[in-house]
Amino acid sequence: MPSGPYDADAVEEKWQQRWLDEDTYAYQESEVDDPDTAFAIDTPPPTVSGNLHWGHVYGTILQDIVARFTRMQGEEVFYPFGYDDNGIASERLTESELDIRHQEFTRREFQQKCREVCAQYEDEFTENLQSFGFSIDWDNTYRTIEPRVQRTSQLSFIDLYEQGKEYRKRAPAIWCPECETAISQVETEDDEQHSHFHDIEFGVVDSEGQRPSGSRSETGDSEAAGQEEFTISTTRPELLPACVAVFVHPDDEANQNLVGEAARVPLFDHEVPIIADERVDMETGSGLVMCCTFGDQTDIEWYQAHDLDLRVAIDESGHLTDVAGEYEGMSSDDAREAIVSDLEDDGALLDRWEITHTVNVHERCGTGVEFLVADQWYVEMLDSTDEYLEAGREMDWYPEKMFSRYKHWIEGLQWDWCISRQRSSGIPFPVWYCEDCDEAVMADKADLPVDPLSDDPPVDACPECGGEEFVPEDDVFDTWATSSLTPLINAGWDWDDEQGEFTMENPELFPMDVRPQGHDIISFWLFHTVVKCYEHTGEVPFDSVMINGMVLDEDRKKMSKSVGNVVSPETVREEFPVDAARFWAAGSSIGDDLPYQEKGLRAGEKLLQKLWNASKLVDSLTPETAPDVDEADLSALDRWLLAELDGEAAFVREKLENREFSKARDSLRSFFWGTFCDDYLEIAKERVREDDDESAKYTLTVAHERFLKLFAPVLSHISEEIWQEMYAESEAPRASEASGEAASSEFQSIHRTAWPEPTGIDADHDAGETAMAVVGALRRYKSERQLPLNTELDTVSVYGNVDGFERDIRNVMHVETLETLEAEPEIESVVTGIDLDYSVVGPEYGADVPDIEDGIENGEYEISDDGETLSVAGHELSTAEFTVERERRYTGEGEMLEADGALVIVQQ
RNA sequence: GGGUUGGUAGUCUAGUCCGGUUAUGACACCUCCUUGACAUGGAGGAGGCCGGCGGUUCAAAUCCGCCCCAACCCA
Repeated sequence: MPSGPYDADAVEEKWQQRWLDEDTYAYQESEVDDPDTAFAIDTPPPTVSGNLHWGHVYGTILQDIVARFTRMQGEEVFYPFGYDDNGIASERLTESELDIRHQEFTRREFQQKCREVCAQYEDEFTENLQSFGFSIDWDNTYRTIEPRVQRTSQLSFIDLYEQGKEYRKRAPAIWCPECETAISQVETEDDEQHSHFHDIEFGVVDSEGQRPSGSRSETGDSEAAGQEEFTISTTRPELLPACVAVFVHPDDEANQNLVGEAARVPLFDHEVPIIADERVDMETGSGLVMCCTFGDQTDIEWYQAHDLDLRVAIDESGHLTDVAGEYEGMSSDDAREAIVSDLEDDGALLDRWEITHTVNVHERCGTGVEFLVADQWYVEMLDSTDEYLEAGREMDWYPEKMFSRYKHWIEGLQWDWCISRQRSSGIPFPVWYCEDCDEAVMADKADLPVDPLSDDPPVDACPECGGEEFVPEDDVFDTWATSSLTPLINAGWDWDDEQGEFTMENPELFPMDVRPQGHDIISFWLFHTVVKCYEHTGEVPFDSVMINGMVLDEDRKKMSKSVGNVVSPETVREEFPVDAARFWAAGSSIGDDLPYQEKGLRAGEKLLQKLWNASKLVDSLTPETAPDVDEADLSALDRWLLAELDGEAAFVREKLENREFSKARDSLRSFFWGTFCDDYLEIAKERVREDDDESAKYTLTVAHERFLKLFAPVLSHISEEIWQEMYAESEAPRASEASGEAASSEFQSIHRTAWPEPTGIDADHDAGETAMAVVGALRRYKSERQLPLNTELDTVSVYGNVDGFERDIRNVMHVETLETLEAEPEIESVVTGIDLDYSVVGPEYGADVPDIEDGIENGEYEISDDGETLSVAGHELSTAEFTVERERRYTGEGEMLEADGALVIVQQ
C-alpha cells in the first residue's frame, strides 16, 4: 500500500479506464446456465441532446449499486444503456446544428442526419457517464432512432393491430400551430398570458312548440318564452364560427330556463343547442359557455359526451377555414380582431376587458395550443384495465407505496392511448390505405422497418375491394410508443418469418429483474411499458420496479434551469471523488427526494480517508498471505468480531436486497468506524505489535477483506483499489475457472467476487459487548479526568461477564492488574424510584395505572424484602412489572464506574 | 379543483404499517485530548411542546378526524 493520503483522482481514473479496457462488466451470456442467474436492469433511455444532469447521476448511482451488489450475489448482470434520440428535441437540434429543415429531406435522410448530429452528443454523454465509473455494459447500447429499434416499434404496432388491440379513429388532437405538429399532453405546460374577456350577445331561437313536453316546469317555460337573448363571456371570439353548443350548469337556477332551447350564433347565424352539463364553471363570466371545435379540453369532452357536431374553423397552420365564411384564410389573431370589430358594429359586443389567465402552451415554443380533429391510431386500454392492475400487483415495488400511483392511474383511465403524431419526422406507421375503400394495409413483418412514404405496400391490390391505388400513412409514432418497448429491445424481441413467431435473442433476460425510474415520470413511461410488453408477451415485463426521487438543491427546492439552482456533474466531479458522490446518493431512502448537500459528500470523503488509513494500518500489521490459524484457536475478541461481522454482512445484504440503501450504508459505516476501527483495531494493533499475535493477524486479514467487499457496491473505486493491492492475488479468479479463457490477461474485479459467506464462528456476544462497554467506561474515566488515554491504571476490578476479554481490556486501557469479581462490590444503594413496565402494567391494570403512578410518586408503596413484590394503590405488582431504580454508592477503595452490563472499580 | 406523499433538534434523517413512557444517527455547535493508520482523528456535552387542533386509549411521533404547509401526479 502506498503511504500518504488517499489520492482519489488518480485511483478512480485508473479503475474506470481498466474496467472499460477489460470489459469488466460486459454481460457474459456464457455465464448464465439458468435464467434465474441472469439479472437484467431495464434502464430508461435519457434524451441525449441535453446535458447530463445531476439527477441522471443520482439515479444511475442507485442502479449501479444494485448492479454491483447483484453481481456479488453470483448473478450475471445485464446493465444496458439506451439513448433517446427519437424526439422533437433531437430533430430541432439537428435542424439548428446543420441549419436545415426536415421538410427538405426524406424521413430516412433526415433521420440519418439526426443520428449523425446526436452521435456527437451521445459521445459526450457517454464520456460524462464513464467519468463516474458506472458498471454499464457499453457493448449493449441502443439508440431509439436506429433501424433495429424502428423495426421493433413497427413490429409492436403490427402485432397489436393483429391482436385487435388497435384502431383508427377521427378524433381531436393537441396541435401546435407554430410547429405545425401534433404534440402530446405531456409536451404542454401552463403559462400566464394577457388576454381579453368579451361579453357577446347570443340570440335565443324561437322554437315554441318544438320543445319536448314535460321536461321543464311551468315557470321555466314561461320565462324562456320571454327571453330573447343571453350573454356569453369568452376569451376566444375567433372561435364563434366553430361554436356547436352552449352549456349551462345544472345547478344554475337563473339560466335553467334556457336548457333545451336553441341559440343563434352572432355574425355566423347558425343554430346550436343549449345543454346542461356540470362541467360548466359557474364562477366565470355569465355562467353560460359556448362549446367550440375545439377551444379547450372541456370542449372535447362535451363533443364526445353529447355527440355534438364538428365545426372545424382553424386549420393546421392556425388559419381560419371555410366554416368561417368571409374570415377564411385569416390567422386566428387577425380573425379575432376582425370578428370583435364586426360584433361591435352589430351591437353584439356588450363588453370587453383585459385579463390574465393560464393557457395551455407548447413547452418548446410557448405558443398556445389548438385542438384539431385528425385521423388517429389508438391502443385500446380501457377494456383490459383489470389485467393491467393485476400485472402491477405482480411486481415488487420499491418503495411499495408507488403501487398506489399505478393503481390510481389505471383506475382513472378515461381514454385509449393515442399513438399517432402528425410530425413529419419520427418512426413511421407501417401502413397504407386503399384509396377506394380506406382499408388499412399493414407492411409485411419481414420487410420492417419501412417508410410508407418511400416504400411500396406489400400487396398489388386491396384485399378488401381489389383497388390498386394506395395512400401511404404519413403519421409517425408517439415517442412513448417506442420508449415503452425497452425491455423488448433489450431482450432482442423480433419476428422470425420462417417460424412465423416472435422470438427473443436473449430470452433469459425477460422479464427484466428491475426497472429503475424517477417518480415524476412513472405514469406515462413505466406504465405504458408494462401495458405494451404485457400485450406482446403475455408476461409482466418486470419483476420489480425501483423508483427514485428527485434531486433537490441545498434548500430542498427542485433543481431547474430557469431558477438557476442546477448542480453540474462536471463541477461535482472536480470537487469530490466519485465514491464520495456514491456515498451521498446511497444515503437516500428509496423513492424519497434527496437534497444535494456538500456536507453529505464531505462525509463520504471522510469515510474514504478513514477506510484508506485503516487499510494502511491493517496492511502494516499483517503478512502478505493470511496466517494459517485454526478458527478454534482464535481468541475471544477475534471470535466476537468475526461473529459480529457475520451479522453485519447479512444485514447489509438484506437491506440492499430491499433497496434500503441508506440503512445498509449507515449501518456498515458505523460498524466499520465504531466497532472495527475504534474498538477492535485499537486492541488488535497492540496485540500484533507486542505479542506478534497470530490470531489477531488472521482476524485482521479476514475481517478487512470482508469489509472491502461489503463496501464494494457503494464505494466502488476505493474498494477495488485496496482489494487489488492487498488481496486480489490470493483469491482464485472465478471467471477464468468457469470459462477457462485467457485467464492470465483478465483481472478479477472485486465486484465479480462473491459476497462474504458467514464464517459461522460462535462467540459470546454479551461478553464482547460488556467488554467494549468496560473499555468505554475506562476511556470516559480518563477523559473526564483529562488524563491521556495511555495513562497507566493500577488495578481495575470488573463485576460482570467479560470472560476471555480480560487481556484485551488490560492492554488497550493500560491496566496493570485486571481482576473480575465474583460478588457484587460493597455497595450502598438508595432507592430513587420505581420504573414500571407499561407494556405489562398497562393492559393489566388499565384505568388504575394513574393511581399506581400517584402512589409511587408520593412514596406510598412498599417493596417486599426479597424485592419480588411491589404493593401500591391496593395492587400487588410482581417482579416482571416493575424495576427498582437505585442510586449505588461504592463504599470500598477506589472509584466505581457503571458500564452497560458491568460495574467497574478503578484504583489508580 | 381531485389524488398521492411528506412535515421529527440549526440542517439532513431513523422510528410511524404492528401504540408502551429516556425519540435514532450524521453534519454543524461547545469542552477536552496531538497516543506510533487517520485532527478528514479520539473522548465527552448541549440542543426536540415529533406541523397545528381535536378524538380514541391506562398509554399517541405512531391510530382516527379536521386544518395548515410543501412536493409530485392528474385535471
